[in-house]
Amino acid sequence: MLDLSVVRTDKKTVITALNKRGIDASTLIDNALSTDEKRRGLQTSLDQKLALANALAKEIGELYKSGNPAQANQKKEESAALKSETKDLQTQLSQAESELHELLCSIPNIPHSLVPNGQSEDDNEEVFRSGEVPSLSEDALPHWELAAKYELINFELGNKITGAGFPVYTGKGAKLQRALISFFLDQNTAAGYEEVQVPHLVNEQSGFGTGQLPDKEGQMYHVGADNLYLIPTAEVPITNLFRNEIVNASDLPITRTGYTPCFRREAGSYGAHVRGLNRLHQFDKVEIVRLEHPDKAYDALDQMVEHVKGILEQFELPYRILRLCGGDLGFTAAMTYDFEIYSTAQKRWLEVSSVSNFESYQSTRLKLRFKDNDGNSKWVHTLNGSALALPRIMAGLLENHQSENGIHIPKALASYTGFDTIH
RNA sequence: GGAGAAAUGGCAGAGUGGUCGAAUGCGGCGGUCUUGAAAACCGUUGAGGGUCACACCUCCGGGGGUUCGAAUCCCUCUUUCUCCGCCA
Repeated sequence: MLDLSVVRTDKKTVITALNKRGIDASTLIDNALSTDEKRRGLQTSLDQKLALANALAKEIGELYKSGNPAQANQKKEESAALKSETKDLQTQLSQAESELHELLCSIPNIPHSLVPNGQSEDDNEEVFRSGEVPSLSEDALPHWELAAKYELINFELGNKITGAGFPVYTGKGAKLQRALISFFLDQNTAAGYEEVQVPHLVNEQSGFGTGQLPDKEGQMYHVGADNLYLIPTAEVPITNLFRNEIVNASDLPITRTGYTPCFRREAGSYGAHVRGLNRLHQFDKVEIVRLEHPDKAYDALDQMVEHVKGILEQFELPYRILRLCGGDLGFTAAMTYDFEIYSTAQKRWLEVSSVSNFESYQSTRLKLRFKDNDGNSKWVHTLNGSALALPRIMAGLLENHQSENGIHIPKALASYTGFDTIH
């Protein structure tokens, strides 16, 4: 959530920046500020009463010790009266606190100044493009047909055992999945990210910490009996590793990578765009997460973009990088770069990675701080990115590398798969 | 799943109703001494709210209660450990 002290000192700038998302946050922000003022007033009067009660209790103790119970009893009555007053104030205070909390949670992150204006994905800014779109023969197949032809993925079996959006990978398809996971993890660890294996179910606090709750409640699978959520991305468990921590400035940056399956309900999605691997309820992804000093967070974002580029280059696929416009930016992000590969058979771009800087938006929720050299604790900046998500990479590989002789596997990957062609 | 024990500062560990935000040790930081270091000695060292700054308030696993007063007593939840059962 937003750091209220920033909002307080620079209200106009915050409102203007939020305009980029196509929202007018001025009412929300005014409400938050006045609720905070109310909160502080209540806090002050409560504190004063508590100080009085503390002093009284001390006096009573001394009166007992000096053998003066009559006077002590009189003070006790005073104290009892104070108590009901503090109780009342206590209630009001916690009400104001939760009101403020709710208000702050309903305000999205402030877009960075470089984030372009715009309402939808059509307004995203292309910042980089690489590779040539291959010329495929007229009878080039989309990946779902290739997957059936070479028996790589069985969507019907997934339907049978679970439902739509839960594919079963078979034979070389399964091997290719495993190869991709290993390849990505090796690329990330070589770049300095420490590998972790984390739980695939998280509790409510974790969901709140990275911002999926309450904003995306309906997008996550929820295990009611235990009140746990299936993770929509490894970002959730990996970032929450550091919830409620105060790290040393010298420990930054902290970098992690992990593979997990990801579970998304994708409520309301339908049509040709969700065909095959394009959109799934369960898919595999390797994630990178970074905790950074605020001064270095945007350099880190650039480094992460370069890193993902470096991986993508090895797939011999045409791709582009977009800087998301305000309207397309996620609720918690201050700046996001999307990576898209071009699917020649589907004649459309497919998102394969999303790399974001959240600045302090997550760390304020996580209570993740670092101790600066001056001894003060400050909010850590968090970043993450997919490096990479598997299904659409798989789709791109199958579709763009198809020929009469089968599907060609890029050299970098062949040592992981053990084969360089799918026949 | 059953029985018992426990949860205190970065760590270890005292504290069973007021003098406790908390002894002591270790670690960290600053200093004295030293050519430098070690050792020794002295000082300092949790977080949040609040304030221009102080004052002040809150926090001893989470929540609730008893009491004028709770780390300490009661209830409840969670977690950890030991024993038994089950089990990849």
